[in-house]
Amino acid sequence: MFITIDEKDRRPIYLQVVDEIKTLIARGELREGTQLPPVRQVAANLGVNLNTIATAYRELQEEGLISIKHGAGAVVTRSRANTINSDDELRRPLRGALTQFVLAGLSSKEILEIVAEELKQLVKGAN
Amino acid sequence: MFITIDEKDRRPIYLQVVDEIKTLIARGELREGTQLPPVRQVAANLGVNLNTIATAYRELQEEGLISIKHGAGAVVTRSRANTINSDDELRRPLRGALTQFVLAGLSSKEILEIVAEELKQLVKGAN
Amino acid sequence: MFITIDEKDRRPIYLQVVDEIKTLIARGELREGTQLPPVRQVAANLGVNLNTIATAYRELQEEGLISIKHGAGAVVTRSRANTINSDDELRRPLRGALTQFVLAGLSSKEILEIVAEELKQLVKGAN
Amino acid sequence: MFITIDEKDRRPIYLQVVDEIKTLIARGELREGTQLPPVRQVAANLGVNLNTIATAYRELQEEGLISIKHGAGAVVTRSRANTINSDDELRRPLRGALTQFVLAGLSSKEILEIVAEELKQLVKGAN
DNA sequence: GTGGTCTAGACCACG
DNA sequence: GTGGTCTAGACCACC
Repeated sequence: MFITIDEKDRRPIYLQVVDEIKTLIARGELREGTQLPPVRQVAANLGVNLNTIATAYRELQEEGLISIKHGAGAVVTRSRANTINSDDELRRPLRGALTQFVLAGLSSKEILEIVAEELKQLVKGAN
Repeated sequence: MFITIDEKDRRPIYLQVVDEIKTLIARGELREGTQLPPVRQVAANLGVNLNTIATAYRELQEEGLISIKHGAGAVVTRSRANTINSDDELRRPLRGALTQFVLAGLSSKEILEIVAEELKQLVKGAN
Repeated sequence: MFITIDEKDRRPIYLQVVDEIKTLIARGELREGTQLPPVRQVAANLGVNLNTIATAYRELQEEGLISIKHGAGAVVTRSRANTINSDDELRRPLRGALTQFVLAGLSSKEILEIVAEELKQLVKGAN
Repeated sequence: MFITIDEKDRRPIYLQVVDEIKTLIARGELREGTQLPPVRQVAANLGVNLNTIATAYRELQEEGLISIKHGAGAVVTRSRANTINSDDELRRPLRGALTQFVLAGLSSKEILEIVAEELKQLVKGAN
């Protein structure tokens, strides 16, 4: 399982890890029932503190994506969900992201092509 | 100029303000040369600290979207076309937003429709 | 003897087992002198680690509710009347439970009715 | 605002703090809109680490009882709630607490008296 | 061996 | 001055 963190990214590391794992689940690379690597192992791989990864795992558990069992590791509990958020909670970040592209001067057509491309990348090889 | 902040939104207030103004610029509601309202006025309207709005304006200036002149207020300096955003800096938030939709169980087709809809909303009435 | 564990329950499994057995004793379904099923059998039934059940039994022994004899299994040694629990140790969890009901907006009268109901359920068929 | 932690209590400190504050809210001693003391101040008072209290506050926020604003402290957002848990999530701890009393040999009548007493203590002076 | 909690202390972000 | 994040490392609880 490949996770990378970006020094230049201003988001906290634990959130980067959360998002990376979310993406892996969304892409189907981490399926329901898959065991996640131990907190300590991920921390060592990324060269960050144990607690940072523990925080990320906890967040994923709170969102219902994984299940952590004390002493028995963490397991993916959902590959594609249905319990989530209000529509608006989903759309706000999308609107923000699209705004950036508009500001960059891209046309709607160009933006839609980029979205399609990213989306294809995201669901590649998924069920 | 209507700006609103969302209590439930976990992002810092100043970033919410930044994004709202960006959206207004992207939509063409704030055009090049337009004077932004004084920091104090915006702060009073939203009921937030003066520094919060000042930080937002500073951020917008650093991104090159507005120009702040001491004693003369802030002016929009660009309506479109960005300079700094690397391709990846632009795409990362998009990827994050799309991931949430995929996790929510929506099909690529459905997601693209939502994106098209949001995009239409965003450029409506723009130049 | 029916024991179940709840995946969603955040308490450790061994404590869930302890509490279930305590309830069975309190309800009189497990009487003094009754042989408890072997650790291995319970573990197999619940699909959990052997040590988890062993820990539960050990805890029950420390509280004086059962007696574990090497090679001879575990036996219930008491149906009622405790020794260790200080008054405060007993009341703290009660207070916590009641707090939740108050926070949920229930009136004292409603809460007392629920308590009476649960209590009736608990001692039903006991000696 | 008086909070105390109990060395002998086996629950983690941050949970003790959470429960104490919940009780204060349930009793009406902390009302909606009340500002909570700064994390650092509580930590200093109790002689524990800053992070321990921060974790407690975060937990309270996740349960919707308080609202934390970065740089602006924490505020109680609910005095008596209605959004909470499933009925079973509420009753399970109650059942556990009552079981202990039954095991201690108390009669239903005695237990009900204790519950009434605790409840009276809990809502004393509340609206 | 796994995750959970806590500490002491640093540095950053926010209002 | 407020809370947020992170580190390094200890010790405990659980399976």
